[in-house]
Amino acid sequence: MSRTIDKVMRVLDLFSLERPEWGVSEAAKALGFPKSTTSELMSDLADQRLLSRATKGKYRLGWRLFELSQTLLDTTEFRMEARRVMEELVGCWRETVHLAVLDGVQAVYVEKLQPTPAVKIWISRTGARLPAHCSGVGKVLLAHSKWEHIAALFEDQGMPTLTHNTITTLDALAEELERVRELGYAHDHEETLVGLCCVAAPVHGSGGEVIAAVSLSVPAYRFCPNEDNYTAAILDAARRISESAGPELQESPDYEMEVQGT
Amino acid sequence: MSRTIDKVMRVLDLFSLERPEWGVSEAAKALGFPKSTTSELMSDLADQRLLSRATKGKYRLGWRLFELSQTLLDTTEFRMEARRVMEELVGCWRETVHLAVLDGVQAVYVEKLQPTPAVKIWISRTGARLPAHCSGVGKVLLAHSKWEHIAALFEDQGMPTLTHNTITTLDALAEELERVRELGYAHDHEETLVGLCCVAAPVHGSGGEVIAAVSLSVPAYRFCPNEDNYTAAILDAARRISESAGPELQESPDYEMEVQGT
DNA sequence: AATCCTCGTTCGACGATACCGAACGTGCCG
DNA sequence: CGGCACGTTCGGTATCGTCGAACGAGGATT
Repeated sequence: MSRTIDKVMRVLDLFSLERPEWGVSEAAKALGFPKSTTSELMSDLADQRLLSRATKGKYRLGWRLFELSQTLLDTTEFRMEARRVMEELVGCWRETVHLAVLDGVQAVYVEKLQPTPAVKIWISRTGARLPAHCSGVGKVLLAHSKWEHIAALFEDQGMPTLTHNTITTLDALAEELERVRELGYAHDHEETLVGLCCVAAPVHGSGGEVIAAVSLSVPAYRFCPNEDNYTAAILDAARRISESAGPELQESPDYEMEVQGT
Repeated sequence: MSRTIDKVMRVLDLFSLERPEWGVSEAAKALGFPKSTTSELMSDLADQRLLSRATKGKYRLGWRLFELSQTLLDTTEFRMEARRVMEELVGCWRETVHLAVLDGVQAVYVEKLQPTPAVKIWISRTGARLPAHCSGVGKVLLAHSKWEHIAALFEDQGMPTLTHNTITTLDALAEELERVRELGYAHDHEETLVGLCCVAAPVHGSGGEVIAAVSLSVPAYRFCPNEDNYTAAILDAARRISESAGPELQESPDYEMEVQGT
């Protein structure tokens, strides 16, 4: 594996909500790199606009990341329809709704809609990444992936225990995923966070493969899957999102032009 | 400069709205790289989740880009308030409103709000990058940057001519930027696109420095800056966004303003 | 079913290039 | 004025990315 790319990612990963600005020396110390190497790295990254120079020798994340992310989002077909459906869900159930995709053995939250007034701020965040084995969306996504692949990754990275209900062994996970496949949806009974439950269902692409998952999150004390039919609602929502991706022949309208300086 | 980082960016830049998926051979041919090099490069990028493996050996942009972009956005303080103010602007004027930041000599559109029903799809797009010398937001941002710096960049990259009104010489640009500084706002008379005008104003950070620009775009046939007071509206909007970022006092005369050399 | 083509990946020796300690210039504080 | 911490520059060295060739897996055509 390329050592340079690895270092680049180590550097970019430094930048967080809590610490959005880094100087060269701070970064070098945090990463254990020599100061000169770090300086050249960060300077190169700034030249490529992956970093931007802030005041007083500090660096921030650069806007090219935003550009790249935006083309990623704009070429993710199901996102527009998903958002519409999710808004309906929130309006109807007054609970938090998530949309996530699988990335390795982690679920990346692509969209998160909360009712107003927001009941609470969960640990999830748009753009956040959580272990997939302990959330509704995560289990749905894992259930439709190659088992050998994800098993190997979990062996490597371990399975973090977030609550007393979190699945902690590969055997238990295999069993649970089998159940998820049979049912067609997944429940999360306080496996991510104590007090939080959810129902999640798979979103299918035009080829029938699972490309994302939607979920409805409900506080545990209010979670009655047998009385309320969250499950039917989320399954219907997932189906509707899938159908928008289904009619294969949607040709994207030609954009006028893309002007970029050279 | 690091050759590896350069190659990485060349690869990532391949992915666009028109062509969101690339195979190794296609990419190698497009970039002029050997197939093996490209394969290892893309494989490494996929390991780092900057790319993701799609079906049939194709690659797509990876979700780590989205994560990084999201932490960038979430640490961009003025964005929330900017969005609120922009929504008001759109509601009031029924025209398209832009928010942009400067990146080199290009303006990156951070946010774009259109009235419903949308009048037209402009060449701008959230996440897009346009030469700064030919747009309202761009000129505002350039006007408050170090002249030597941007002059050098323009010398390097040239000044693309988009319309018959586009500024094409450094001298004319210097003059225009001086006027923008004096007035406190910028007009764009069909300099980006024939038929499109706009008024743009600077957003100040807590330190008084210009961190972004907002603009109101109006079709040329409807653009009457002397009758309607777009200008007052956009200046007021920019001021309100600035205030949310800086409860600190911002001195109006910026005495360390740079004077243009050659 | 067999053949051919194209794809993505692997391999290993080579040579470009990223690496790092030391030195430099700068701005800040005492 | 002098000390300190910062970001940057420099050049020799060894690492690590590079690239042609070979490999194995699919698809399509015959």
